[in-house]
Amino acid sequence: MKNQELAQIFADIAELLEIKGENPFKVRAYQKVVPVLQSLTESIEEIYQRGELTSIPGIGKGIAEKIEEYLTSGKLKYYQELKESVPKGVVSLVTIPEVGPKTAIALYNKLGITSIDELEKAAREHKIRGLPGMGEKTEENILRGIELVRRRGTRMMLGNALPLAKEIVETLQKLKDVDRISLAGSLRRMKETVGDIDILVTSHNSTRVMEVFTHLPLVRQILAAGDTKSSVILEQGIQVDLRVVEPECFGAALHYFTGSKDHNIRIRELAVKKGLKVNEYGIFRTRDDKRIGGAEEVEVFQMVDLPYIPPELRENTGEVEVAQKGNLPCLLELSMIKGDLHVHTKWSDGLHTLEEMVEEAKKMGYRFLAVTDHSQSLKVARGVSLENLNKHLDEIARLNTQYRPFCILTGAEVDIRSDGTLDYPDEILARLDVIIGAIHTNFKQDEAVMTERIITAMKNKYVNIIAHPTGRLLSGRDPYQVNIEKILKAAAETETFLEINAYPERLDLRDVHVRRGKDLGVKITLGTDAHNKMQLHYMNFGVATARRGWMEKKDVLNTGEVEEILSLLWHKRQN
DNA sequence: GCCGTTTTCGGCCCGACTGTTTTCAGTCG
Repeated sequence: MKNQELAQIFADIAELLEIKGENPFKVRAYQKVVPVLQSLTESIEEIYQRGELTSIPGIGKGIAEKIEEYLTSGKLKYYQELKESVPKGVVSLVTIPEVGPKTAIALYNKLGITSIDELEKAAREHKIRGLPGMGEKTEENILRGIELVRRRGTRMMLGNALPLAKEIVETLQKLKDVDRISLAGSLRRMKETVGDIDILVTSHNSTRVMEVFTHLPLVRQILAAGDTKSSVILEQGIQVDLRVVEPECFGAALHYFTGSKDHNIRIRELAVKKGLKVNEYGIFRTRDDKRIGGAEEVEVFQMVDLPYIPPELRENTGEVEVAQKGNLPCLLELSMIKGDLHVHTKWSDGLHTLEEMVEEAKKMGYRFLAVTDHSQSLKVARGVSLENLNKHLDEIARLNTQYRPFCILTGAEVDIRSDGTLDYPDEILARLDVIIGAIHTNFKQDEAVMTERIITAMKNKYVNIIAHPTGRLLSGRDPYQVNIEKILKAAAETETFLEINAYPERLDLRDVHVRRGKDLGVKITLGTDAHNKMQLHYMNFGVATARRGWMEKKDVLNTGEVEEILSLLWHKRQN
């Protein structure tokens, strides 16, 4: 699949054209095609071979020719020439807040600046304030921007940001001055990482709300404190923006601040065609500027003849077109989850006993729990030896009697060895209900070997599930080199379920792969990988990833009753 | 560069804020 490569190339082209001061609408045309390519569920090669490139929205004659050139020759002359025409390093300047394409090229033309370090030096030596349109403040802002980029670095994981955001919302909600309140931004869309936390409020006393907000104990620094917008930095290093709007604007503002930007643009384009104007203050008739709605978010969609689109889908990756046809998925919900299919206990490296885990699961309203401790050779995680496995199974049998009708499924997270064989013999696997295959060692194999390793494991008829299929960690470990397309296809063919690991640092499979998997007929399981009982509550992050991957109840194994689940899992064993 | 029950040419999402300016360009979300 060259889809992602081409998406990156067109994103680069857009940036380069912008720096060169090209027609902004041409720039926009390249920008627009990026998410289209990223979210294509079919490989671009296949579409090209059918001669249907220009039937894809956003791809016309010009871009189709460039795609053809790249697919047939592996190169794109236009892109090469464009890169050569812009000095290396200038592109990096636009990563600094306050520095856009115009400023970047001016800094290069007038001062020869081609890196962030050179920019910092020039600012410190007060060489920037002499340039046209730039003064003392600009210089200060650039220095602050550089500092921010260096300090902030990365985005915050959803699993860390959401609890912080909820705490702030709960505090503000208690104020009698706060009427309605909601999270917005990428956090509301439940993206796996977020750049900041956006909160929206309606209030008749915004001064008071802002006062409380900017003086929350978690606040380290106040960036701005106005009547309609305040921004702070928390001790944890993340920025929080609070906006106060009038009640009649709440829905329009919520839609606006939830984004994504590309989704919003798409909606506004539709509005324009209907003679309407949508902004954060409401929905207006263009001809007389008369307000015709905006208090509720759903009105924004109704105005352009769409059904309500859940925030997790709002990425402009086809959700608007699918909504127009009335084919939006009926997304999975947390309440549909009847149990967890990946948990650890004291039998391997978990913190709590099996009994403690079961008690917590019962409290959560679950009907079952699959206990999947690590296998024998994973010594770092105190993998369960064959000898201990029997005792382990005895304990499960005893507890199953005690807790009936709650059901503890026997299982194991079995290591997939470097050659694709498993860390327990087949006769042991045959005795367990749920076998999760997973890679925990030898991550550095090349793509072909790693892909074959996982596919070999999937071909074992006892392997029901592949856990965290790409091995990535959001805190900083790249996925292993693996051909995800081949893995998805093999999963569908071998009746192997792929896991969405709900552990906030993993969220693996990730959203885009889940969605691709759905098109290929891959079935999904959700597992928290809980190593203590509180981590069972990570399930909502798994559900969020499933929703962002367009998953419905029927696509997810955990929504079934135990009998159904076992019959689906074991179907493979009968062949 | 894309696109079309207003159009194959002339449009292309919208507004706030900032800093530098005497009316606006650039950046951001």
